[in-house]
Amino acid sequence: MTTMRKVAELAGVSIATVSAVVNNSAYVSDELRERVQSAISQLDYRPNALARSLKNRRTKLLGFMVRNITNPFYPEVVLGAEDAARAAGYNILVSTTADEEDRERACLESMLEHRVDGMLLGIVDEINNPTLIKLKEQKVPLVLVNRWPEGFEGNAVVADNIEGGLLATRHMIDQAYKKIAFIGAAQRFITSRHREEGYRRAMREASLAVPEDFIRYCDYSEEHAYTEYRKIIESGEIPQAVFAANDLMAFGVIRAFLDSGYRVPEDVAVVGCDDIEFSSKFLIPLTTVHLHKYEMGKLGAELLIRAINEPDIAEPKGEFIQIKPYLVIRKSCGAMKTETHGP
Amino acid sequence: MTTMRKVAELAGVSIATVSAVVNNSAYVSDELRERVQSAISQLDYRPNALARSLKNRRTKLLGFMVRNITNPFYPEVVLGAEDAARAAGYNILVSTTADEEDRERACLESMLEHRVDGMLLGIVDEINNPTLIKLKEQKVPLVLVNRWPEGFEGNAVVADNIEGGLLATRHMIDQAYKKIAFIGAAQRFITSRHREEGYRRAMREASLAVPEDFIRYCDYSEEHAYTEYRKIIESGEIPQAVFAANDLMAFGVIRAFLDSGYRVPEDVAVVGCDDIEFSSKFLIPLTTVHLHKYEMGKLGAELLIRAINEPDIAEPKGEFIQIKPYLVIRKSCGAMKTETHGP
DNA sequence: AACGATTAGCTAAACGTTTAGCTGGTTTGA
DNA sequence: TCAAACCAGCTAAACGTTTAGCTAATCGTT
Repeated sequence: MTTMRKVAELAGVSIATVSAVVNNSAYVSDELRERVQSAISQLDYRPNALARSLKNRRTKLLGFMVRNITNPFYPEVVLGAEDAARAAGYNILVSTTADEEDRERACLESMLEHRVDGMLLGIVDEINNPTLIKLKEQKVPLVLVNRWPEGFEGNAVVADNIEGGLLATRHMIDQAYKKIAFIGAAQRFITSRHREEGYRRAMREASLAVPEDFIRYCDYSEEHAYTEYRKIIESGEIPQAVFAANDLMAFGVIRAFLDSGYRVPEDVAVVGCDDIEFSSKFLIPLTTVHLHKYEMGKLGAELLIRAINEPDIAEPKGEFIQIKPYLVIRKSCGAMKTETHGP
Repeated sequence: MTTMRKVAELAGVSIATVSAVVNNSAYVSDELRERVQSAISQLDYRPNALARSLKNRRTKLLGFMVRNITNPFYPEVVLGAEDAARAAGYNILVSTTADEEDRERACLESMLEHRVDGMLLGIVDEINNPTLIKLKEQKVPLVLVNRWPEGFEGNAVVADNIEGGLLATRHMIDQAYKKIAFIGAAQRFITSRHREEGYRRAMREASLAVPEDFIRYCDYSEEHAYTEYRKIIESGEIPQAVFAANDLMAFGVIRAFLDSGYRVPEDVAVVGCDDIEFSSKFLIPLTTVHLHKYEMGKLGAELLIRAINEPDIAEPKGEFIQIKPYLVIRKSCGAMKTETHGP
């Protein structure tokens, strides 16, 4: 492996000069610069990030912890973060915590050992999450992405889920549906809670009663939503429309209705939330709320990098960026307009 | 930030002893060990991986380059790789190359600068791929995953795609379909070429003519397959069954037929390949070939770690692991049996 | 009693960078 | 004309580990 020392020898200069050329950080005459540069390419020299970081105390490494990379929501967020990171010369260490505390702790430890410059967290629902606490006490710059604990003070980039619930529900109300159901995830997920809140607000606005029997909670998954709706359908009465807290659940709801002989959207309308890539290709293209996943990752990484480079005095409260969603009207809700793009 | 030095001071020992305790690498009396350990936890000491790696010349970092993390195929592979890596104390640096040469080179450079111990490559189709060449000349251990150039000699973990094509096509033939079409991706993808080869073999075995007009190629995407099949349908004649080289294409083909008023599988059967998670939840659950994506990532990382730790003399040709797929019979091909699991 | 083996711990030299601080030389401006 | 300012380059000390090599004590064996 070639080192600066060898480059310096070949070019007949000191290693300080090589360093200056590599980082073009100081005055170097054109002649020496050229000699160094040619030595570098002759030897195929590549600076050793370890040595550099050891001295520098910055690694140009960002950590990103997500619950489950297999959920189609996250790859797009990760992609956005990676793009922003790469543009600023950072790399991303991705970890999947699978919702297991041991694994979460192990991931965190190994990220800290690798001395990441900052962390992107897509896994925090509670203010006393151990990872969050540890990172704060270690003073590692961090940004929460997508999820955050109510009342959190610090950097975060999230979607305006209340607005999402409002948009989806108002759209259903506009189609003259009255008995509108909601199916969400466990209460600990702020995303689901807020979508429900948006739904309830829209119902109130329109002076419609919330049919509490049709408010259900289960996993953020297709299977569980399917099972839940098979139960509802078997019990005899069905709603006119359903707002599902994410697209996967919406798919499950639709499959349940279809399997029971109902038509979507003719017999019952369904609206999702997330706008994962597949939603437009579903056999009944899904009307849903677009959440700017890629942008969430991108802005998250950008904010993190800003936080890293900031003299940490300013902005102790952090920045809270909330991205407005927009509604994508497709087929599953019965309004046959073409797709809208906004905002 | 606490260092070994501070731990050593607090415990009243030399830093060599602290190092010995941390790595439990040498004789340390129980008494000192305990004193050191308590100092470590008192100070919340965490070894600095940079310094360690600088000395050690191993970073416990693996690089993984994929074309596009947004394609539902890859997250599962990455997850498998991450699980195996974590089990061996490694971390993974993920890069998305988006099929752009500049980006691929930039990703490679930054991985090399970070001195990854080895590389997982999901992006190599040609023997003279620049990334592949560079890694070989730098003697970085590497494993190709999923894709590989014909005639490649080195480590690889891939699916047996010929077998996949055989399984899918034989199943269609078993359902008494005769006019069976194939839609694949660009010829440069070995995965698609081999699936086609399996298809052709199965047709020959059954003495069926390959309807060359119905052999089509387009992107590995839903949209392109949809467009291609809309054209076919408009031209008047349709096949009895279609084997699509991946699940996304299969979805596109199905959507094209449905949009044109045909029923699947009643009027035309469709079989995919990959078995991405969504295939079982598609409204017409997809009959497809299961490719063991998670295992590919897992075995890939395990093989890579073995290669890293091996005294590099042995096994110069590398190891070529080919995973046998199995068929998952769902609904889109008209055979209504329950799912089979194998092998 | 003398010997090697074994155990326990320490010192100090790397690993490959960055960077503060130094030495001369060359411009500039008053 | 001379000091200040600037420029170009070098030396050497970190950064936080690992580890070879040393000392010294203890323990069996002969």
